[in-house]
Amino acid sequence: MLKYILLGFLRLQPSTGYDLHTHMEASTGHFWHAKLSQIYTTLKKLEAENLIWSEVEEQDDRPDKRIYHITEQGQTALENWLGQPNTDMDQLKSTMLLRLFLSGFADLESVITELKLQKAMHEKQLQLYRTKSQQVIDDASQSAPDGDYHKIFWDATRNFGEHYEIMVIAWLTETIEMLTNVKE
Amino acid sequence: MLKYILLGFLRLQPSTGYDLHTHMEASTGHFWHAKLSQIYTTLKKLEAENLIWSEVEEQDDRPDKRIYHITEQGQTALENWLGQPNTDMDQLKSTMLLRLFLSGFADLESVITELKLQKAMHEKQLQLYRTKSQQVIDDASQSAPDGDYHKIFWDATRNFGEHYEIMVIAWLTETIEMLTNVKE
DNA sequence: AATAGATATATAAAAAATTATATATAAAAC
DNA sequence: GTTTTATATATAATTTTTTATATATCTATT
Repeated sequence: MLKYILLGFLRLQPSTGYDLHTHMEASTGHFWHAKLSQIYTTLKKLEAENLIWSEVEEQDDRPDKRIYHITEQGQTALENWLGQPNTDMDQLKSTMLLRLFLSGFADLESVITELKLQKAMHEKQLQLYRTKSQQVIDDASQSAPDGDYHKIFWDATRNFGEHYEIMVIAWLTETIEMLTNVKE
Repeated sequence: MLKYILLGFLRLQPSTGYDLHTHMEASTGHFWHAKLSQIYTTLKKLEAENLIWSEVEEQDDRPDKRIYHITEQGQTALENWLGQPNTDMDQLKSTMLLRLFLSGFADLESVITELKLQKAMHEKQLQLYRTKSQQVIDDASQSAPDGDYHKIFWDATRNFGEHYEIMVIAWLTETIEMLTNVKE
């Protein structure tokens, strides 16, 4: 799947592995993340499949850059993948919920403390969606080709993040209160 | 992480790999899932670490059962893990959002169709949380030791699922409407 | 009567993802 | 002045997860 994110970014502009990682952190990070090491190995595979090609830009002050470009085959692969409908529902993997599920074997006080910490982190994340993430999308849509059209979709994913955080905070508030009542 | 779910279930009652998979599908499936093959291999590892032990129950009509039991070391490992606080925020991985993010390169009509399909699936899932998932928890809490205490936490995770589906459906409704307006 | 689904375990192979390691320098922060 | 952060790539090793394969029988459905 990472494959298609990389193709998508490279469709907008040629980039280095390092760039792609930075872009992912800033924009897709909240629904798809990858480590630099995984990005570099995936780029090698994509190049072997002729979906992308690369050139080296020599630099004096920094390590040389390897700049990747999408090929026609790469563009076709991306469009084909988007063309065939996804009939699967996303599956969550949540350590927070897993730990809560098992919390009958834990100390109630520390369960509540952990949920409060989670709440604080999610409140911070919500603020980020409303400020930084919005700014990243606004900037990117101004510089990318057809940026104003892409922006519609980028905004929609950012909006999901905002909805998600609001929901998680509400659920955490409710759950913390419920557990506090159990304690007494 | 699967390790701890398995320890958690085995703490409640000795079970086969097949049983554990069935329990996971029914109760933790919405925030943590695993294939049977992964469960069998993880059980082998846990046994090698002396966190669980097993006995074979011979059966005439069906293949013999291997029944796993938690050891004292296993109980300690579970409690230690729950005791040390989790300071990470869960990270989503969503194919739906990934595809939407890239939808500037796709056909708008098929994007809308796909989101409508997603909405139908999530509506179905919401119904399941309100009926089947609730029933599974009610039943399990009546048969498990200290079931009524564990139920508090199991209910909380089910409740998250319900909140999540309501949020996703609201966001999908909003997004489908927005994209329909773009189309016209 | 035939087929599908549930019961039951297990391994091999492949893919995906994480962690660790190595190297090097400029700029910014403290 | 020293440390951290950012820039930049790459591989090795490990862990996690998925997919495929093999085997065997009972029960329920069509």
